[in-house]
Amino acid sequence: MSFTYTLEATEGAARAGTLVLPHGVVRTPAFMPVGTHGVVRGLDPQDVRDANAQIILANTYHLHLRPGEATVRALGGLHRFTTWERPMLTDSGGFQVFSLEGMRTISEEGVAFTSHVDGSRRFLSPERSMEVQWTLGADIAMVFDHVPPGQAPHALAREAMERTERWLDRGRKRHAELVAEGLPGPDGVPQQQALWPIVQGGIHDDLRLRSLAGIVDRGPWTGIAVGGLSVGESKPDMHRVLELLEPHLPREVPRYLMGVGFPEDLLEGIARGIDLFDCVAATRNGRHGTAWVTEGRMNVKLSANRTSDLPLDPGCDCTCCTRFSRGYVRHLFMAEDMLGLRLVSVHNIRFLLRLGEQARAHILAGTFDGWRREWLRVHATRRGRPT
RNA sequence: GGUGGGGUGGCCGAGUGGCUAAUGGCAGCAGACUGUAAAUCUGCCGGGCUCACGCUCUACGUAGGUUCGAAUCCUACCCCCACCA
Repeated sequence: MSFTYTLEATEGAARAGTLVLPHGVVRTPAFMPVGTHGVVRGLDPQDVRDANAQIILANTYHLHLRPGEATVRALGGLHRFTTWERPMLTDSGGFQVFSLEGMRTISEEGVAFTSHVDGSRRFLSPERSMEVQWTLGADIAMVFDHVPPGQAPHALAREAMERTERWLDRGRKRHAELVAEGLPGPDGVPQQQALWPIVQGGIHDDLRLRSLAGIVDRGPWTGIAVGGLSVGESKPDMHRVLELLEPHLPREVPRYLMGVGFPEDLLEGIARGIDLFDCVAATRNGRHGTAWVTEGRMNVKLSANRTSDLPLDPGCDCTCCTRFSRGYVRHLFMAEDMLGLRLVSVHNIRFLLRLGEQARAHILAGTFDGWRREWLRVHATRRGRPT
């Protein structure tokens, strides 16, 4: 039965569970690599499988612009198009309301964007986002939301939160219609797709609680996301919001913290009851030459790595670390060969994926909290430098 | 041997009397990056002291000279390139 979530163990607020989706099972807590354009940037889907990713993201706005959802559907839908046969989730385009500020105009009806691809005018509404996502065909669709900046004052955060709530009603209605109409998948089986709502409210406790209450009232859902974090607010604010929401989030569905995070954020989020994460940092930092390692982070291009025969992270089991030396990976960056970008990206997503796997094992064993504290202590020790 | 051109910071290359420790680019050295407009962006980059402002020393082939002042003008020398013999 798709979209069921089974909670297997808890330790404090931390949870271990299993989410069943049309294209496979996701064991949580878990990190979901971001593949905005239907590709985890720079990586072969096989790389992503080898890293043991269970589910990846794609982006509604970007795929709508290029190649267009109709094209994706003509080629069999997102899974067949990309050859990624495991679960997928599409973000709604709500984040682009935030990231493309200056190229868009928000109204009650929706958001008018100026395409960065060709300058054309594009319009995304809660309904349109649902239609595009349904056509793309991911396992999970996200509701179209209004993401304000992290430091948004109460009035703006409130406006965005209330608009997100109204858009939730419109999006949910349209999604239900689409599901009722039905759409045969590439193998003839009717397409199944969950819709998850997003809690907004910025760093304002009253708004966060109201947002969540509004979502819970409209339930039940098969998953709930927390959005609008890691967009410029402080870490203490992010942690406070998560702690505030945790007791009010339904226990029986997965909680997805959108756009987070760095390794330490994963552990801090898991400790505060989060089950799913996504973040571009793993691949972007990978392309920019920053590798996450046990002791912190390492700039691969550091001259100190020139003659190092060690792997990026001796404790890592990824394709990069089991095969290549720091000296060679550094050389690839200095020589500007694309293999370097790919290898460090692979390493970073494996690093986060493994972190999720380890956290899960510790929660199941009841040893998560001690492990997490020790892990964070070691990770903060120093910048990863060759020894 | 002759004629012409040229020698600038690790490299390439601007600059032709003061605003020049010297534009740019490359290389080098660091930093940033959180639901991807990003294989991107930012900073440093002659030596010494300074967190910094700043101070100071040494610098535009070499050696002299002109000038209040020279990478820039003059003289000699050394070296490089092109063409001619």
